[in-house]
Amino acid sequence: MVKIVSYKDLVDKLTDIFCEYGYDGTSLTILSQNTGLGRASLYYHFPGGKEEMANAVYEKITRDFTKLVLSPLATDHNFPTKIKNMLEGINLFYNNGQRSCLLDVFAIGSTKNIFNTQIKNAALYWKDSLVKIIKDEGIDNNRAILLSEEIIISIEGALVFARATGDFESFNRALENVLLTITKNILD
Amino acid sequence: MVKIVSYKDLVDKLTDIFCEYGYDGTSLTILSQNTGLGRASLYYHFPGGKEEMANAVYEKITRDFTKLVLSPLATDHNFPTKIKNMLEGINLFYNNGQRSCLLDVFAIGSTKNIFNTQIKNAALYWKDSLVKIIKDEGIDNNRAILLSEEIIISIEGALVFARATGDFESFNRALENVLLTITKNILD
DNA sequence: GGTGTATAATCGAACGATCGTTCTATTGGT
DNA sequence: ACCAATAGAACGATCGTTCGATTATACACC
Repeated sequence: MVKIVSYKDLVDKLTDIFCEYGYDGTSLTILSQNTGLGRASLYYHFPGGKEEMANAVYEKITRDFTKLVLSPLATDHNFPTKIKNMLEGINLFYNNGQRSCLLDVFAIGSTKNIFNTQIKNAALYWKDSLVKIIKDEGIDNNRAILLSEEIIISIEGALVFARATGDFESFNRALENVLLTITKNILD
Repeated sequence: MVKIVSYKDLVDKLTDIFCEYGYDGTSLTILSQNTGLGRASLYYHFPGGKEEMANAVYEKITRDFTKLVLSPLATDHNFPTKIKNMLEGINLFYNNGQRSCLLDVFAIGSTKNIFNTQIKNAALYWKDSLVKIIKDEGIDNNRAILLSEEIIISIEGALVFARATGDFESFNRALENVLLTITKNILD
């Protein structure tokens, strides 16, 4: 186990823990044991307790997602480069498909009603960003929407499939397939 | 609320409850309140307690999935009919995309280690069934595998996207798009 | 058709264990 | 000597489970 020496390390570790056990399945005992910190020490860093820890994790993954996946779409690079950078960001964000639970953790159980609006907005913002740059390539609005949804659906579906089967190679294949679909539908 | 008058009604209700709260998020208090049965009455029907209830739910959705999604692929109908029936089964099984959590409930938290092998086998069996009937249409093995994965990925991804955005129309669109992709890649 | 009885099905109260949280005290660095 | 950071013990609440007892249902017998 990686030794925790900073606040960032701690949030990273909390992310792993919530990802493994889910929010409701993560107890303070589990958090204490897996971080190596006493229960009271966790409350020193997060006075709001378990909920504040989940918030910190959620904010962290939101920052990561924005930086790795969304921001490449808002650059001045040409279209294929934007898409390629986004897909690389996806691969980093989801750790080659092995970190597929990031969304589910907050979309299931007690945290559902807290985060569903934010998840919804993030998904729609991702979609809108794709629609925008696809339309810039001369594709009409309706086709751009369908294509954007298809891209996101393929990525999210690949995550589910990889986790269900344990076949994480399929995730990389699926990402390549997304790139292929895009170039076939847009650049030709 | 639908009155519970049979064992089947009870398992249906349990499915809804676990789906809404997740396994770890579902307490006996919640189960008692939402079914209208006292805690001890639940233990009368399921002596194994919460875990046996989850097992009953899992067996039920496995039966439903086999009947609605897998069995259409094993009939003597022609290829397009098999696919069409499977997609209709998907729509029924997932209730137009609004019951998207069925897998996640058992893939997250305490139940993960209990059910992950069964989920894996189900996913691989689904994929193999698709590979088989696609190869029967004269497609070579590698392409059949990729196409089968693409079909499952699109369906699962559409579920995730629909739940995240709350846009359940997108689920029907995605299913139609799957049918389109198949006919384009195989029947032409 | 009424009646007695076995058993199916229900219930709330209470159990020990664990939950998230707080308290008080101690450590370690500057 | 100050304060950030640690820790374990203990709190009330809730967890999943069990208990004892009550009600509903069904079927045999008169």
